[in-house]
Amino acid sequence: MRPVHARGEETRQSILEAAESIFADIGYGAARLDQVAQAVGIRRPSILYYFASKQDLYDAVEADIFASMHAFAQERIQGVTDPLDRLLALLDAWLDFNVARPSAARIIQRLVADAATPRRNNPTEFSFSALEDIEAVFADGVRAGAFRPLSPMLFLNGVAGSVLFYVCNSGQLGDTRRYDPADPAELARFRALLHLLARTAVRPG
Amino acid sequence: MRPVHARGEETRQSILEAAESIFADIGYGAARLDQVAQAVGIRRPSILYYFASKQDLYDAVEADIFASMHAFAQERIQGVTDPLDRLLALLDAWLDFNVARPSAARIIQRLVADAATPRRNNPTEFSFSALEDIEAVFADGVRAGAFRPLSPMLFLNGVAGSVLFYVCNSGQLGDTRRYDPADPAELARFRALLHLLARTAVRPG
DNA sequence: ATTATCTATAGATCTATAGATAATGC
DNA sequence: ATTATCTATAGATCTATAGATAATGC
Repeated sequence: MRPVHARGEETRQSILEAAESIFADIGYGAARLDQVAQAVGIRRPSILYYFASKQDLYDAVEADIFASMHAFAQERIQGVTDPLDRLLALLDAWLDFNVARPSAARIIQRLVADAATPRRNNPTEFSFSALEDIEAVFADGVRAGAFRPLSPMLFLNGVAGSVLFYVCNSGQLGDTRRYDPADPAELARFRALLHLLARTAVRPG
Repeated sequence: MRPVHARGEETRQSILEAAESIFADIGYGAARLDQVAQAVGIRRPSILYYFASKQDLYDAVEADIFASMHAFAQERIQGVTDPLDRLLALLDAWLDFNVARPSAARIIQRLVADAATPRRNNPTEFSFSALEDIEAVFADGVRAGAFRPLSPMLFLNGVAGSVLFYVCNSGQLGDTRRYDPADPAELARFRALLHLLARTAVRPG
């Protein structure tokens, strides 16, 4: 159900935001539509006026996350021609996106954990844009001879995934190790490590 | 409830194994005790004869995972004196443990995603041994001047977390990118990258 | 007139308990 | 005698639907 009036559009957006936060925090199975409704300040059935089912709502959240991340990344890498710079720009885009939207990071982190996606038949239905983005940057780099012929998915697992850990782990390591992933100094330290690892991973020879 | 007879101990162990697999695949909130019972071949209430509650069962699963991983890692690093070798031995232990027990990898992956652990008050109640293991190896390396003074948790997020991605992501990237994390050639490629990244991350200067 | 939201409820869960029955080992 | 497992069920959910009511814009 696509809202027609501005008020309806606002409600729909509020539902999406609340749902993203709750799905991120406790996962799809544990999330309750009542929690979402309460966070928005409406009654539960009103959610189903905009989204046909709980699964539908989740899909809308995941679709929005990957569409937003893709758009954000495209803007960051457009015009960057040097292959290594392009790769670092893509990693920086993913890092900045997830630091600014930690609920997205948690949802992607859960997506990786889900085995055989019990909820949907196609695990890359929404994440394909991110996979294609990094594959394209990699293909360029290898073709130009700037990168060694490393599998993009090996790089994804070995280097890019750390962005999600950096964001998600901030409060999971105990009180003495807690950090703020958005703190500029902290973020700069992680970014420096991320760049160092990325350069090392792709360096030819 | 601790079983007394051998048959009871077998049942308890079967419940733990089935529960680990199901919690790993779909998460705590979505998991149903009925699924666990069905996988074991018993009735649902029999589970609660051994574990006081669903939460209790989950805690037993998580505790066993981290205790096993800790024991496995300790055996691998004992006797290794060179700091870098110790660090690589710890990473290899984690890698081999999670490749052999992918359900453990998925559960840890979910643990990282859980915000503020809605299920328990202390997020490191069971994972502390892993955190202490890597901190100890790091402290040795820095003291010996073999490592630059990098935060162990930065290393954990930047390098060690990739082990979970490697294991969990194998079936999440679409049919054309699927791989078997236990395949020797595939595993060797990832291990080589993991070692390269670890060396680079800690190298002084 | 149409869109948005609500109340009430059907129908299907799910965890946990109570208490009976079956299996086991002394 | 004790341990292990089962049946039956209480009590509390949860999603989704039906249909009434309130709010909005033409």
